[in-house]
Amino acid sequence: MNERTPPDENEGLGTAGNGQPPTLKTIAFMTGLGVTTVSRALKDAPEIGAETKRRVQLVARQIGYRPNRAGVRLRTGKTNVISLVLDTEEQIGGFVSEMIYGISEALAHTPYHLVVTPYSRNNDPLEPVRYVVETASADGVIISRTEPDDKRVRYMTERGFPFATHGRTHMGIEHPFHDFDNYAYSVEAVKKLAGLGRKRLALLAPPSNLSYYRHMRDGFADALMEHGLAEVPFPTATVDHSIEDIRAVTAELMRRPNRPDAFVSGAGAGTFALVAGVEDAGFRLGEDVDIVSKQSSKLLHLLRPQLYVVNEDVRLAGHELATAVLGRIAGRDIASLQSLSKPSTVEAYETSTPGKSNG
Amino acid sequence: MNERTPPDENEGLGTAGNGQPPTLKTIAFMTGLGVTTVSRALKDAPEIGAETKRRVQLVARQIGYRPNRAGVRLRTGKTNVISLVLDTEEQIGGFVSEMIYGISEALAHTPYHLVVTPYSRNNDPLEPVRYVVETASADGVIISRTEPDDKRVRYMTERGFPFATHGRTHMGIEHPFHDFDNYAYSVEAVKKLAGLGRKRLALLAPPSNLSYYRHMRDGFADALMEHGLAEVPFPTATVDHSIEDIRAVTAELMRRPNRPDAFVSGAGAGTFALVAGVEDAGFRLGEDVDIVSKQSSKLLHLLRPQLYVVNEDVRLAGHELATAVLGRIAGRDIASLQSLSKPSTVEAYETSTPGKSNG
DNA sequence: TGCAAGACCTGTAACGTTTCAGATGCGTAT
DNA sequence: ATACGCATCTGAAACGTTACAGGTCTTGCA
Repeated sequence: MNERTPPDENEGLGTAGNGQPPTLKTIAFMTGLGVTTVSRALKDAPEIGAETKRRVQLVARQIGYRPNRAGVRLRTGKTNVISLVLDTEEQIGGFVSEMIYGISEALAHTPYHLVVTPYSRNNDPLEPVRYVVETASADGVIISRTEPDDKRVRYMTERGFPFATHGRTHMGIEHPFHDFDNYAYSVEAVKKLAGLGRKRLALLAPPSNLSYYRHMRDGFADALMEHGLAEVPFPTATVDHSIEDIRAVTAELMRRPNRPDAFVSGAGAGTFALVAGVEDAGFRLGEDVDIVSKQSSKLLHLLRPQLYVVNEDVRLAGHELATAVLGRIAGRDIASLQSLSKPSTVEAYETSTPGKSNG
Repeated sequence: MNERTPPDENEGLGTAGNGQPPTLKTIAFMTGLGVTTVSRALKDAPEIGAETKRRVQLVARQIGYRPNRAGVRLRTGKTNVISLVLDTEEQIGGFVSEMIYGISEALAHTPYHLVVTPYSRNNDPLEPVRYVVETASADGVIISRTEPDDKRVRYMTERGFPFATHGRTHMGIEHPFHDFDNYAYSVEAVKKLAGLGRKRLALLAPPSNLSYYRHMRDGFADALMEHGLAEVPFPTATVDHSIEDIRAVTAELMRRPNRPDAFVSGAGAGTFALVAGVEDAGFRLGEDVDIVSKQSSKLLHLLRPQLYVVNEDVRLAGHELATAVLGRIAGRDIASLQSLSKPSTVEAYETSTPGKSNG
């Protein structure tokens, strides 16, 4: 009695050059089934006959059916979106590109899209997060520039909103994260410099409000202690400062009587400025001063083989973070969604070109 | 007779901590109007009384109403999304971050979201574009790595889908674009090198399938001609090659009898490798060889002040591209959505630190 | 034979929005 | 008075999806 009504204007195959993209209604018409049945068949519901399921799925595949995102989202509230919240004042250095590629990689074979939600460091960092949560414009959020006591983490946790952080917190809240082990990094860095006979080290640290400031600082301090070395305070520069600032401040530091004979640097771009500043003051890398630096792009060695570098794989971080939010959305155990990436060993240029010695 | 029905579960203010976010229904209930009227009042429709409009808009603002994106999208097909189609094999160098920030900036005070749609250079570049267009998952697309005869441009043009390209095409199709004037760049670069007395120039070019390969090459060739200089062929390296490859190939080139005495480089990261390669072969920058390079991050001068650089503002490019797609979506004239960014003058380190001379 | 249980399928309603085709009421020209 | 035009407002329908509450038919068992 209830004749199937063909979707208006839509005569049949979705593949053949007809108008609108196929919907459940299209498939329902083609198979002679009800829309509900088709919907359920496509998600392998147990109350649909095996044969019917196969038939529906075959047709759907043939005509290239894709669920309409707006329909799903309106009905279920599920957006199939992950939001990456980004600071647009971010220092130059390509960090973000790699992160995005890593996330994309992890999202590639899921229905998830990646949307970038920017904010300016000068405004409230909570704002973009609140926007996403309030408007339910994503199913999960990835944030960076994590602080030890992070408002955003508290906010999302309180509301049960899935998220993952790049960097850890210290506020008694368990949540998914990925972090680079900056403690281990600076321990290794100091160890390397100690081995080179350096005595007076300075640290180009992250801004002190970020979590990894503590980690990097603690590693630095502990290792100094262990090796009996001294720290030359260098508080006026952080990896967030502009290239020009770091350069100028470094040069100034180097002109003081109590200048350092080595640096540990928390960021690749900062290291460029560090090197320039050291040289501005008339000192030579590898002779007067040694520097160990983290880097995410592998450019440092090209122009200063005397540098010691540790590579941070930001693409991997992106991948891990995306996997973690997805896991959280799927309701997986938080503990399984936390990962810490150990630094590679300190690389000297000499590893690939033996023959030069330093000391 | 027809009593307004309060939105279920939703007692009133959206601001006060109640459950769901406010919808048109919420406002309709609060104002005693119909949903239709509210919808129209919010978009300043002429058939709504002035007083009513003010009332509705006041209430909407007070309770923090935001149109539900899924609702709008389902009804109208408008997604309020711009898709940035990205090549995930992109060479290191931070290009993409800046581009994204520029786009975000332009999108900030619009209802548009930015979604990143990645693809691998190894797969069909048309695929992600086709996906977006077929599933109507965005209102507009931004593509880069534009080719002279670009399948994606043809595809979207044929379907009347709004887009903007980073780079121009040469296929008889007018479309919005933003481009850096790479012709002018290499002309300026060659001119600089000619002025320095260089005679035998090599070009680290883009891959030959991309549009700006032609531009950069033509500028290079024309300027060589004008200044009576020779080109040393350097076809085995492009800015797309890996750092290691460029470095090795450059070193090899420099060891040949007919080595160049200058380079023009099409990319900042490539220049790092170029410099390293030149030096690997035992030559010195500023003495045996001069290099003019484009850069988007300003790191080159820090470690090689002898370099000559031209800055390419990629953030600006992002801004322009976003503005262009939005303009296209708004139906604006194509001619007004095309922009070409002139290169800055060639900068030497010496401009800021006078006293050193080179010759 | 009767009936409950299951297997399989179905229509309706709802998510929030906008478009369509009116409805209502009022002032004015006839 | 009647008709008309105008200003202002209105409900119903539709976009594509899924949850809900059945419907129908077959099968098994008392």
